[in-house]
Amino acid sequence: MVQLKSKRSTDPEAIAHVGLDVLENVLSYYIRSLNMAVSRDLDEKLDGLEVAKGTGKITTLLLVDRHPGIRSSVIAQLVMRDRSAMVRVVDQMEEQGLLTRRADDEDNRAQGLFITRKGRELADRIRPVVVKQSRDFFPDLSDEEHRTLITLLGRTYRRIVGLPQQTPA
Amino acid sequence: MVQLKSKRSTDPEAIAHVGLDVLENVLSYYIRSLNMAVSRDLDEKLDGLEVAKGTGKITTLLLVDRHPGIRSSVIAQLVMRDRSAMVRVVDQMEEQGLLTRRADDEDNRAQGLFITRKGRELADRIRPVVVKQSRDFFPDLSDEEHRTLITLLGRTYRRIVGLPQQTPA
DNA sequence: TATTGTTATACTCTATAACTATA
DNA sequence: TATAGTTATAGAGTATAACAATA
Repeated sequence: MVQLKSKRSTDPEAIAHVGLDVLENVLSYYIRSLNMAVSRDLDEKLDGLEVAKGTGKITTLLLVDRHPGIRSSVIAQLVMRDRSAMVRVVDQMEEQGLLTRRADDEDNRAQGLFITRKGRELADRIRPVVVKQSRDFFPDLSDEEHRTLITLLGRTYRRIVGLPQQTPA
Repeated sequence: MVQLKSKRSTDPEAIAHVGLDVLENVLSYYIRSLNMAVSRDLDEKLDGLEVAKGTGKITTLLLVDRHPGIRSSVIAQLVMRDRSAMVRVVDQMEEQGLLTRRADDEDNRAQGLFITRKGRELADRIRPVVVKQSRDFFPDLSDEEHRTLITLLGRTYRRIVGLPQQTPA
């Protein structure tokens, strides 16, 4: 069961009758709050795995593994960071031996990212962890409700980052 | 229309065919990503309003307005921070004249938070902004889909922070 | 002149532990 | 001894602008 991290929470009675004011019906409030909780939980589940803290590293690892030669600017757009923020992520992951940079043949300004053997092994290892963590974090959702959330939030995500909408099967 | 903040994004063609690997079906990925986008957008909408950056301040302001004498530890639990993180928020807001601390009559260790006139005015001003921003951020959701998201994410949120589940009307 | 990647910097947030004062 | 609030600090994330090399 997912739990608050703090050792002891306040008396349940003290909090039971607190209303959230207008935030009760503000979707972004839940997204912002759950983000903190789910991120902390994921960090715990990935503890020691050379990837933790921030969506950037996991996404980068999986995307580079899936798309050899992908540019960091493309990843930046998908994880909603700017290019300068990506540099540090790639620097760090390159130092860790998870991926390598190689100049693009056609455009010498650009460079592609490539996974290493170590990086691929790590990717294979974290994939099931990431999937399971996310599902386990929402035990009070049915499979159908879980799918619904992914569909609806995914729709907004894709629009914002510029990915094409998924065509219903 | 909500847009990416970066000046220019990469060629749409370069990104259109990028698959997200397993993250495609990972709910926490969308929550973590959308959190960044929706938080940035909210900051812009609240620009200059003495409240911005982080869920903490807005939630604190609205909760103190709604529940005079509420303790910071209760707010901490609702916004998923620890007490030490709350201190800075309350410090700052007290300096800004938005709220005041007053020792609890019954338990001198504890202290209640109370809104000021200035704080109440600000609360009244930001409420519609926060509600509108959140709805506007998801233009591709129908009202029903929007309600569904709030219901489902709210359920998980309430469990995690220890609020009672809402009884279906 | 525009773009890719990089560097530098300042700022904020987060996490942890230890401290105080009351109970 | 346990709790409410506080302080201090180290680490990580974020945002911005300016830069070099290439197109």
